[in-house]
Amino acid sequence: MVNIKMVAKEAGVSVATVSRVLNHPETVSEDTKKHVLSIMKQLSYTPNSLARGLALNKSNTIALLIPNILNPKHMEIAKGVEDVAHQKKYNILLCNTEGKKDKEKEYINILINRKVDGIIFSNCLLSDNEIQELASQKAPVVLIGKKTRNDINVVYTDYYSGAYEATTHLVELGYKRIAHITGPRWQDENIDKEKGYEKALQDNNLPVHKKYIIAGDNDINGGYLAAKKLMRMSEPPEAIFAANDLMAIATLDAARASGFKVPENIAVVGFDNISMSALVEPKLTTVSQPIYKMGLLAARLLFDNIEYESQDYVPQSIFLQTKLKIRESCGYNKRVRQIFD
Amino acid sequence: MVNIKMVAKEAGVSVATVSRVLNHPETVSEDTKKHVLSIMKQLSYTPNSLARGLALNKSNTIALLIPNILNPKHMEIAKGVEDVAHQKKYNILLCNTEGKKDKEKEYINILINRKVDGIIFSNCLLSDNEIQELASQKAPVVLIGKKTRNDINVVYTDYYSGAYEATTHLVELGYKRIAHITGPRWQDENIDKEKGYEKALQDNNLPVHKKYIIAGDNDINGGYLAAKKLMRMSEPPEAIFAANDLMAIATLDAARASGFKVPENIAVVGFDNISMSALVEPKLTTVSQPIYKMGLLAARLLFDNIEYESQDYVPQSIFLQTKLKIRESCGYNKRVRQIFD
DNA sequence: CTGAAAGCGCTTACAG
DNA sequence: CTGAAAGCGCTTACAG
Repeated sequence: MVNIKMVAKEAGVSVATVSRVLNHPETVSEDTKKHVLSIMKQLSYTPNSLARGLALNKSNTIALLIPNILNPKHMEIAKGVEDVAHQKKYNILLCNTEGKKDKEKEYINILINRKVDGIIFSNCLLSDNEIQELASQKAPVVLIGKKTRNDINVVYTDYYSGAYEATTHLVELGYKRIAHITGPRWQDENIDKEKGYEKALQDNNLPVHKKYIIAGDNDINGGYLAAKKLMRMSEPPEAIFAANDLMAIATLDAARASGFKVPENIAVVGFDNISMSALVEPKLTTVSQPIYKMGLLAARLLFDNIEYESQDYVPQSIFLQTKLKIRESCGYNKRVRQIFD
Repeated sequence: MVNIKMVAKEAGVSVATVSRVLNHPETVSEDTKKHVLSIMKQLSYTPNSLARGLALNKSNTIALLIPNILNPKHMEIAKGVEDVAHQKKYNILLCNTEGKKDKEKEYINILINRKVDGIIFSNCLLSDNEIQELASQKAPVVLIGKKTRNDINVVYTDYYSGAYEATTHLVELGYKRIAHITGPRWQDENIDKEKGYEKALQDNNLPVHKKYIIAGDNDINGGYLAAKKLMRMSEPPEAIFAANDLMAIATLDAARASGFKVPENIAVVGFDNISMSALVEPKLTTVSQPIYKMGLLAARLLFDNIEYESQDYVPQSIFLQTKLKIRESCGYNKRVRQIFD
């Protein structure tokens, strides 16, 4: 492997000069710059990132921590992150935490040792204080998920009101027994969703039955099982609000397996609006978040933080609107027609 | 940040000794080992990976290059890779090439500068020679996709026979006008699939109509458009074999939009068996590959290569069986019943 | 505008 | 079993 020394020797200059043509080209004369550049090309020299990182104490790497690599939501986020990282000449370390705090912490330690320049968490497991400590002492951080404090970068949507809106939509369509399949409780946003769901019921004078609130773990399998359980009840719900699309799609399948037609026998709303939700049958009505954009914005925020003179950087919260995307799984059209007929 | 020097000083030993307790603990006495370890803990010292990487010329990092981060297939592969990498204490650099050779090459250069210890390509864009050069001179490589030569690690399935089987299945169900939505031609496996499709038609004395072979680009949008085009024909096909599940699922949706019922008016087979294919309606019949396992095996192969004394390492090809997973989208049950009635 | 030299934080061959 | 020292390949403050 050719290194900076060889280039310097071959070009008849010092290594300092070679380094400068790469890092501060404006400080070296046109002639030597051109000459050194040509030698580099001739030897096909490329600098060793590890050495550079050691000298500069930075790695041109950011990390993305996600709880489930198999959830398309997180991959849409990842795409947003990758799009800006690549443009900024940064690389991404992908860390699948599996929703385990231990694994997340283990990753964080590794990442710090690796001198990552920043970390994006999609659904962070750490406590507020832990994140704050990490962000203030180790590396810039941005969170995707629920906002919990002002001094940490975050991009989020309003999970509470999204859930409220979804539930209200079901109520307005005339459904009374409305169930909720929840995501894991360690994600604050799921607690918000549950609260929004309950509030919507209460505001409409509908009872909140604990038996209709079932944990689904945010994945296909969990969603399927929860939906099955719901539909096997002696008095099954008329509608289900699932905390994410993966579980909502699994619910569609569980309904088929249980002999329920959607939306005729049971209505289903999801959350996220992953691209698959527009392809299933019936097409899923869901609370849409601009997922890709959230990844994009999170990355921009992170680079903003990285590039800023560290002393008086001001953390930002970016709030994005949630929007109910009405498709077919709640029987909107049919019901409305019914009302007007 | 506390470094090795501080630990050495505090422990009253040389930095060499500190380094040894971490890297060659067997060479240092029990007493000093214990003492140094306790000092490390006390100062919460963790070694700088960049410095270590520079000294050792390795980074404890592998790279995963994929053409489309939004295709669940690649994420199932990524999960397999992550599962073994994490256990081996390696990190993963995620590189989304978008199917662009330029971007892939750019990434490769960066990865080499970063001293990645190995690279896994899912559907590599490089030519055989380029890969061979990379693998022999720069870093261990393993490919996931079509096998093209023996001197490069690869894990693959038989795309040709998988396609042949899928198409034959359609023929056996009585379909005559069978179309094929292809993936991008730069992926050799797609050419194999097309060949398998054509051969199956020929072996059954069915004509191969070029108009029934349409490019779908392996993504949802491309698949949807291709399927639409097919169904708008004056003489639309009776069955469609899509080169991957994403396009097959999009085809299901296109059929709905075009007023075709699946499988009554048109049958659909996919390829991959991503988890979503068992959830859609109708459930997708597809050529199943053990995707997760392919990621797992690819990673194991890579670490085998990394750990092996480089001189006489022997590249391996791992071949996995493909299997037709019959579900509902081809009308298997109905047709069979019809035959027996 | 350029070079000599120190420094980034590690590892390991060598000597004892 | 342990330490002094060289080396990994860069960057940059300092001096000229």
